[in-house]
Amino acid sequence: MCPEPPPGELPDYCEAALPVPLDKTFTYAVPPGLRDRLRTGSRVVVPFGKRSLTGVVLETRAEKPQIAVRPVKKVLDEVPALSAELIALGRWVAGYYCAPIGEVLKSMLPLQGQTRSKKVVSLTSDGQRALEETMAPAGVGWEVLSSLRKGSLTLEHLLRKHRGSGEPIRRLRQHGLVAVETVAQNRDPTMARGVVLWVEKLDPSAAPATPTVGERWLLDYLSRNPGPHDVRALAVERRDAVPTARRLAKAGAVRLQAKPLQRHSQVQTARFELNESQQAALNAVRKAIRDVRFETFLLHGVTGSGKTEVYLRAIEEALALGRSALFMVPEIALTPALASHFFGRFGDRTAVLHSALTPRQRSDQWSRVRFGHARVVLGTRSAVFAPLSNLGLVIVDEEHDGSYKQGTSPRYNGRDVAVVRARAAGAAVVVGSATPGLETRRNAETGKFTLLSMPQRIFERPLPSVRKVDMRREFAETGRSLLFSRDLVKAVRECLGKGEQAMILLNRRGYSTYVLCRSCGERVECANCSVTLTYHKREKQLLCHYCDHAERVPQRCRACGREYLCFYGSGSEKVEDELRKNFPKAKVARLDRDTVRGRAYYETILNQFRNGDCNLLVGTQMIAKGHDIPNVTLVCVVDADVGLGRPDFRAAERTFQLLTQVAGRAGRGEKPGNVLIQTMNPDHYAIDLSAEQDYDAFYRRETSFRKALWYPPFTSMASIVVRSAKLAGALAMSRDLAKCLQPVPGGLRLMGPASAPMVKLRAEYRFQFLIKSLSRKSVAQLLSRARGFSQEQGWPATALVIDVDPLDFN
DNA sequence: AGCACGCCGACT
DNA sequence: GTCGGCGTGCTC
Repeated sequence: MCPEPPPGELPDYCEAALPVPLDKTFTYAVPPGLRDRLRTGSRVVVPFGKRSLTGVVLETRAEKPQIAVRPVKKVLDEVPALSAELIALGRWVAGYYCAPIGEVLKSMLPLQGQTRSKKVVSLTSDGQRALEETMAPAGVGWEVLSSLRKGSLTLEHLLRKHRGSGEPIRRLRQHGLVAVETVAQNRDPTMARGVVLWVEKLDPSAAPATPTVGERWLLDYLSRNPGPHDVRALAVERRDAVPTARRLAKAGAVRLQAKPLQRHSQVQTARFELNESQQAALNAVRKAIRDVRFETFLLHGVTGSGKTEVYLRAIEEALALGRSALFMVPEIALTPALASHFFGRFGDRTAVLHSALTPRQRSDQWSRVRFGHARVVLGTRSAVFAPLSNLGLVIVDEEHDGSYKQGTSPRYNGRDVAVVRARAAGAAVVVGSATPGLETRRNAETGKFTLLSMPQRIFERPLPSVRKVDMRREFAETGRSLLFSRDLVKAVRECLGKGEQAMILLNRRGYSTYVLCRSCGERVECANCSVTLTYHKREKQLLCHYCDHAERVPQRCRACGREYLCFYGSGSEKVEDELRKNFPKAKVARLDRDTVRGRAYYETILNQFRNGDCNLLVGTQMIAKGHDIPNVTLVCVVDADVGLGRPDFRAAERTFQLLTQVAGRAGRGEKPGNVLIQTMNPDHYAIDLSAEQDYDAFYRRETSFRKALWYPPFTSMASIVVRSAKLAGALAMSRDLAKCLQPVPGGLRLMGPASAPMVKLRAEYRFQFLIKSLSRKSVAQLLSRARGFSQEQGWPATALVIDVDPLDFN
């Protein structure tokens, strides 16, 4: 992988990519002492202006550069952190998504917690003298100097010790009394943990008489799975596995030691017979893995068709052939329960990577993958960069999910990067969904992907029966405009009467959508963004869903001063209240961003529902994501039209996906499911065809519209947003950029500059260009023209936001 | 992005 | 008079 450089030709200089938004690499001298340890792909600590940064070596060479260079301070990895394969992938991401290479590489590494360098404050000789002669200014500055008498301290420590000492320290520094140095953190936890700790059951009789929950769990696990295990892998299951193992080792109940991997047979978890289409899909994927062939499959299986079992067996195949496997899921779908499932199947060969891990956990998991102890990675978007070697299979579950696209730079799509990575590695890819994104389905149509269909639910269970409720007619007949139709109330009552459970979807957070003055028509808007604020009843606050700005509910209208403020529109919080009113005996739980504060809560609420501690679950799209609760026989959509009015060409697609996915939660057990969709647009094709559960018809209808209007999947798209805190600045920049982008190459359409759908977001004014083109290449050319222009003009790096294959337009 | 240097209003 | 605002310029 990284051949030893021949002696005498050790690199004198290296090119390093640094985590700064500058689209270039930087040259450093390699001091003789570091030459034998520095490789392409190694992380290095380098001086950069007044700071020191951790970067990645992209190249080494012997020729002296034209400019003066500074030396590398430190080499962090002898075994390069990034393989040549991953560096190449990083380069591709940087190029395709117009992101600085340093930023891309940073997001590929589990460095977040460790990149930080500490600032150390120390007395200068002047400071020393000032202290002795009591010449220094009194107050906080003096206290800081006194603290430093015994020696240097970190800035962090000083700031904590002396409140409000930031300015005084700056002043002391200006006057030359103290020096502030940036020191790279010395410890490198990733490398320090190159050793794997193995735990093995030793002497059951030595177990504590009254084991703690953690001890009980570990001992049970070791009994069920004889042989040595990687403790850090188990720490994913139980946070305290490592200290627990240490305790038990002391007592003599287990053996804990560093030793090499010893494969052991897996205990098989319960598995069921595959049906015909599952078997056919599995066979196709298996064949590609065996042939060591890059091939992408679209596994299009209806909700409840048993896609997961196909994935798991395909992974088994890859492992059996000595290859590794990557399983990607959307953010919210990666729960402890899913991790346990993988654990049951693949034991400690599993690594779990997601954003909620602590830096230490992340680093542990990453190292286990890098050094080959984990051969199966379960993770979210960024797991696509997991340092697996000999990759044989990549699975992207719920591939249509928008969370595969990163919302900040580098704005990559994990699903698409997965395909690129697999192509380079000669691996098979399976992207799966009940409602494939149009781009993906189109790829299957053109033959780029191989289509595998699973049109039936497992065990021959029927798809739920779906009924639309026309809310216009409901109004005409009742003369009232209520949240729930008579049909909905009746259906829920019957469902509860049978002791079954129901899910109620309203894809909008909060209690009331906006607050309006009946007197003058003024709406209460966010101070930083061009949106109305949402009323949250429990918090007694108006919240902005974009910038988290919160304010008290005003008593009077800010414009006219009168007290006629009224609340309009309904969100999930109100649905919860209304359900309680309508069904006083029911136990209601709510699942949305406001009740879920972290993965654990999500899991807790879902478990309550699964156990039957509550029987009505209301929520936003969160409740639609692939969980399986057998007793749910009814799903109601309060307002299917939410989202249809959005200024986004994917509005219909999103609505279709959401309705189909949520409908799929019903009838997953023995009892068949019913779905009720309330809408004002029962004839809209997205609603109508999701009620029919006819994906193919939707696909045909939607593609014809996309084709006519030059939208993906028939064109490549990119968006350029120009932003500035000042309206005039943003306008001027977008006008200048517009000139630079003309003339537009043939086969390409440029729209804009126009106000972005949200002109103001987080206190910045934003103007947008949209590019649609038949050729990917001409998009890239136009984007690089824009980037060049921005650089020429000396615009700040943040002024231009380029989004390739955008999913969110805002 | 940080982090410096550098030129204009409100406090001792 | 200083202190401190953030405009603009650079980082191998």
